[in-house]
Amino acid sequence: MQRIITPRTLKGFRDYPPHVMIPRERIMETARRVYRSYGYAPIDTPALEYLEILAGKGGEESDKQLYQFQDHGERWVALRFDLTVPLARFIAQHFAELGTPFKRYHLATVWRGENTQRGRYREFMQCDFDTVGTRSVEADIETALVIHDLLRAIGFEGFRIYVNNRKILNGLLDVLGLRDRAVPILRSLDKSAKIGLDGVVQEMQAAAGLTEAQARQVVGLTSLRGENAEVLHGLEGLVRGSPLGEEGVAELRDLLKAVEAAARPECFRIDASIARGLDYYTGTIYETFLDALPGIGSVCSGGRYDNLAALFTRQELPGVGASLGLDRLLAAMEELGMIEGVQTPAPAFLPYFVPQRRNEYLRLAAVLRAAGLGVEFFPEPKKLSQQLKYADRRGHRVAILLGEDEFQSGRCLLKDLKTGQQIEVPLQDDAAEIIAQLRRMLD
RNA sequence: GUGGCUGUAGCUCAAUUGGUUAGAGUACCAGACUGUGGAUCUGGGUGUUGGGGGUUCGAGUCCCCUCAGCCACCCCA
Repeated sequence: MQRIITPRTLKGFRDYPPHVMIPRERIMETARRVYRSYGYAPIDTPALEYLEILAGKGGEESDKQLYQFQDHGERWVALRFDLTVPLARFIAQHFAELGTPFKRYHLATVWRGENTQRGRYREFMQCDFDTVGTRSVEADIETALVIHDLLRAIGFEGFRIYVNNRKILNGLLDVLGLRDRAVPILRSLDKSAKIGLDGVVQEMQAAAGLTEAQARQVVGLTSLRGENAEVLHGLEGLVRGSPLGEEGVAELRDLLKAVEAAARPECFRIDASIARGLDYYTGTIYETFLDALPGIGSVCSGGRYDNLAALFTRQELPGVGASLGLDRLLAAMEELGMIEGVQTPAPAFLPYFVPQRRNEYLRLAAVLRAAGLGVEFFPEPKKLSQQLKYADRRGHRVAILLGEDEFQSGRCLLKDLKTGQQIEVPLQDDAAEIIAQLRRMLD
């Protein structure tokens, strides 16, 4: 007897059975389609990079989460932690052939050795898109529009894209003489939704060494609420005297005017309290929340950065982009009942009942597939009741009933597996009528 | 990484404060209804009680370690 190895998966790593993978792939396909519609081109990079490429890019915290080890050639290597650092390396390496602006999307798995929690894993998928090599606000605008189109294409109506601009925050900090403590201050500010404004004030004193008065001034920025125009007006007053801050407000105003013209205006809101954890953002920042499930956090976030590839090249590469949080979004859709438990990607099912007619079944299935219809042909001529039971459980929507009687009379039956209704359709060489009826039933 | 909670068939849970072959519903598989699924009926337990070790005459119940899940911190998608 051979010893049985317990089948198991590592902490934070998951299997994806069909009913999980089907909606997952659907969202990925939607993301690719939307990105492509704006001209973003696909790239891929290796999962494994030299450690020195990936280490030290996101602070000590992310270094601790980096999966790193020596390979068989004793090189120090690491699994990619995100798709942004590999993008920087990629562009620095291939800059000459790419030309700018360079727009790319990248859907790929990344790894982080952090502690797990619901919706947080050690292996997960990121769906990034970025425009590199331009400082123009038009690229910021387009980024917001992509997020908007993407959520709508996935099937969301109620969502808010919160926008902000790091220049406003930094400008205010300049005015207050606190710019050198920007990082801990922003980190505290980012928590305002969770710990409240008083909590933020306290944490700023503790973590960044501000006086209470200074903290109150910073927080004042984020207490601005209301219509975008009012908030802009308020921000303008707060950053007066800081050229950087004024520039940030002007950019934000310009961006909002543009997106409100090109997309649904109610989807965009200014929120001066969002800061994003990452240090490298320098301009526009985006976070997206679902109206129905704000508690789940941002499902699509990003921002503008000034110098993406500074570590890899002297060439200055400003850019802007965002990333769809696929796993978080799927968790939300699951909770909102937006995912049907289908276990088959093929809507039509063709039971196999007359063995002598096998090749005719195969031919019909081929014609339907050529017309773009997904058809599963059952591999054994088992009893019809068992085949229909199988089709029902898998979630097929229509069964094409075709037995000896139908072959004789030149007709087949299309059975809707949800309602049980069936219609009679003529069998033709080009299956034109079957195709038309199937399309109608699957709409 | 730190702290806390949890862990019994695929799923939801039982098992008299340690007592002998671990049960139920549901799901699943096979069949009844010989060309119509979701219903009903019949049959099947499918489990190293997450894993390992210890205490004990005896452990699903107690102790230790480990693995995994959840929650908080941290950070973030």
